[in-house]
Amino acid sequence: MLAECMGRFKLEVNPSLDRCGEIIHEALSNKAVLIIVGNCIIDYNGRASSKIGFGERILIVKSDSSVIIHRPRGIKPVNWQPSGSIIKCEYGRNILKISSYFKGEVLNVAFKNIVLISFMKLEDEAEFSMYATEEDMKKAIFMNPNIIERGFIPITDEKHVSSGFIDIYGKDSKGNTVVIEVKKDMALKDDVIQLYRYVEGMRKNNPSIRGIIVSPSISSSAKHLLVKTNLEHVKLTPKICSKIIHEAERGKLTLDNLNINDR
Amino acid sequence: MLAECMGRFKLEVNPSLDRCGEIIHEALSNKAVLIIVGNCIIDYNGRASSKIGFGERILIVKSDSSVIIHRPRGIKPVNWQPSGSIIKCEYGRNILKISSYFKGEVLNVAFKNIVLISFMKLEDEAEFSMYATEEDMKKAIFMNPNIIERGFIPITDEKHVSSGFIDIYGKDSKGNTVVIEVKKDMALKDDVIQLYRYVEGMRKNNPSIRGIIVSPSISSSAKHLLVKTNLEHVKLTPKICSKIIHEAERGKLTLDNLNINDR
DNA sequence: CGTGCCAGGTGCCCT
DNA sequence: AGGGCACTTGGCACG
Repeated sequence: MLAECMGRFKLEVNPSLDRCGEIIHEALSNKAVLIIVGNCIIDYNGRASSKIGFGERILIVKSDSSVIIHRPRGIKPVNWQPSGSIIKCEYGRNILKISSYFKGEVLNVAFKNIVLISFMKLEDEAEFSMYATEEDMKKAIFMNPNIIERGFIPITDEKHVSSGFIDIYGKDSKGNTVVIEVKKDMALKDDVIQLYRYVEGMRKNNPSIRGIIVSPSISSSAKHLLVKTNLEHVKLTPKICSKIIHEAERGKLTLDNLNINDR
Repeated sequence: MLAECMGRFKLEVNPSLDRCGEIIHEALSNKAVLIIVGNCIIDYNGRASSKIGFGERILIVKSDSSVIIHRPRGIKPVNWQPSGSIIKCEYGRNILKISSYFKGEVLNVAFKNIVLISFMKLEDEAEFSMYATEEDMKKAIFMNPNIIERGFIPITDEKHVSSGFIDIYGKDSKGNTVVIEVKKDMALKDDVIQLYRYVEGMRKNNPSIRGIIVSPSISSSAKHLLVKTNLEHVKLTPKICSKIIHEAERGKLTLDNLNINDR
């Protein structure tokens, strides 16, 4: 044992498996974050099923009872269980079994050897902020509609229509109705189809309606479909939108100092 | 320091930040898995951008240089960087900064305090199987032979013949001998060659023998070879095999409620 | 490589 | 609870 402070932290290297059982109970009852590194076999059964034989992995049980198991390579966990799962732990026959149950899904991890076990209470109340999202693109268009085209006037955000939601609904300089679908990444065929569905229904009553895909780029097949369906594309990157929002908050940005090629 | 074994494992609790710098370099040069728990601030800039203020988190750098940072709650990492990123580490002004660069994306993590640092070489060569292993697929075929074709009767599992092992040996509805090679992934040319070697020897005594590759899919070159060698392919996915095994264990599944298009 | 498509997707917000 | 949809989606098959 290395250190301990009233159930807030504990760590052991090469502990016995039954000792791990005790530590795990202490971790769970203290709602601490538990980290175990060891040789385990995993099986999962729920929406899907999976199995993996023995290998050395990292298991993390967080304070909200979410479970993540990582192999030594790759960005994604090999198995997991969401927040709020029920966790049980039992020791027998030289195997330490940790099971997690959540809405009919079962994750079983059985360790035959543990290299490292530790739990700790972690404090993290910071707010996470994300920029250059599709939401930022919409916001930037409302703040500076001219990045779409001169004279464009956005009217509604997230308008609900029979076929779904329209990202932005507005008018062009000649008073034509404009429907905009915003994409943060390259627009694909599906995105054009989605926009077409919106516009199609509205064209019956309003033949002059325009549909515009706004995205940093568009795939060639999507471009092709765009022409066939008489829709349009305007290039706009999430990065420049994020910049517009931030600079505008400081009152620095106007359309004039915005390099039109950057959008 | 708790334990050490020729660059394969190291662990320190409440280390100084400059000591962490040394340990991180040792971990990275040994391609070990690095785990750090401490109070950090993170900022990411790439396809999108994000920021988060100080808080206690778990950072993992895997042996393939993928990076994952977890907060004490939630199943998903707050920030990450894919395999193959370039990782740098520097210490100064009471801050330990770890930066990861990958295809124009930058992830910066700055620690002001570290509770735990450890690295270890992890061995994990096990194969992960989703839904069913090849073994399970064979089991499913024995439990429900009609998924191969109406009237198929499996007889022997892993029959030993002169050229090696046959996955399944059986008879079709007309009494012809059938040899089956099961693959859980797309069948490749090599698999057809392997099956052909089994069947070739037996065709001398039994010209009506049939050879079937059972797999979720087959490559075009393998398909071509299949036709040339007068062998067959039956599509069967690990997913449907898993369903067969699970439902059969509850006595619920018959061929009638099995959607033939799923297999 | 580009592109399309699936995921135990997850998460967020809406009715 | 169920639907719609974004995501640093990641991951893989396929042209």
